Amino acid sequence: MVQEALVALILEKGYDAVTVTDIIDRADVGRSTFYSHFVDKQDVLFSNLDELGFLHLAPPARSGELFTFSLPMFEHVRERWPLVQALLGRRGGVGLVHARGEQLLTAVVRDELVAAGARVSASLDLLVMCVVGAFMGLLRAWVDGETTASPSELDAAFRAAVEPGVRAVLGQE
Amino acid sequence: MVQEALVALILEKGYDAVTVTDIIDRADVGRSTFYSHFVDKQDVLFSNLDELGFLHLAPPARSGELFTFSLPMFEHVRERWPLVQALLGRRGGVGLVHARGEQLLTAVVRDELVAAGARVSASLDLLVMCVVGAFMGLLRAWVDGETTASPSELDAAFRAAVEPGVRAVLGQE
DNA sequence: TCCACTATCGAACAACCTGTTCGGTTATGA
DNA sequence: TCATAACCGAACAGGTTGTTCGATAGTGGA
Repeated sequence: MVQEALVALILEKGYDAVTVTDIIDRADVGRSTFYSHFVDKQDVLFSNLDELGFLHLAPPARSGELFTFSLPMFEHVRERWPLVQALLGRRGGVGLVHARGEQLLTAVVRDELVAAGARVSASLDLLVMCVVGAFMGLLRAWVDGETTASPSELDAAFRAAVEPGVRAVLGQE
Repeated sequence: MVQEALVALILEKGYDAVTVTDIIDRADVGRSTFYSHFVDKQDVLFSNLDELGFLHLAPPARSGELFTFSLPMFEHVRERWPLVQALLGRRGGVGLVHARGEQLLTAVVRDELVAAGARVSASLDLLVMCVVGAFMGLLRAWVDGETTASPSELDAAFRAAVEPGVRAVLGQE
């Protein structure tokens, strides 16, 4: 109830404007009960994030194919639309959740590129940052309603933008 | 004095933890004086952002060359390092400033691609989101100290990641 | 059924932060 | 010299946070 209340309130007022009093009022929960389960407003946000399982999508690392996480992740997001909107959108607790998402995705992308033969180096890290940035940017714009594209269209756009560059870098090694 | 105080405090405690009382204390300014010049804590943040002039870099649109904004912007950022760190870094007022930066950059990139012959369409917008995301991701990671690369190395990494994909899309039209 | 245990409630509280008001003080500049 | 503007800081009301505490309601085993 508390988690759902926070999501609803974020979508109405934005994360910053939501107070603990708002949450317990909406969730119909006593104040002391709230603080016996959660440390913070932020704690509720993160409990939602954990439940979402942003990293349930470890890529099976097929031969030759890059960025296998992309399409499944877009589809997973569509299934949990309001929740992701509250977590990742501009009205949400942007900084923190976005940071956590970037962190998880960075590890996935980096492993994938290394598996594809990339040499571990500082310039690989820069490449990974670009790829992750492109994906997160697309995702953020999507949940904020800046595009109405489907998951497969988003996946195609993501691949079209970054795959040629990545393959060119991989080819040089 | 107020602007500098906010920047210093953000780098120490993070934007959220900074209070107006902290700012006026650090800046040695009376409370009423603060509120006669600024509406908000956020107002101070934005006044800093305006002063930085994030969009002073309208590209001269040379023939054939893409993303002319990239290198000058990385260099500009290096000249105002602590300020940009406070504005754009994870400790800063991430959501708002990052959003404003994305917005400005989106217009720049979109115009550049259209000038280079891209057809205006929904898929162009998706491409622009990827390019902007990659650039902002790189910038954010840089100011947060996740890489020690130089502006020209960052520029090279950005171009290597996205230019092949963009040119491939442009070539199809 | 009885009882111990646990979860919940809600009122009250201190501490803090915000944004405003107001009377007094200081600087500016014509 | 003096009118104007800027500044100061104390005080204030209103709101938020996180804690405490005694009372109430539900749970599961003996």
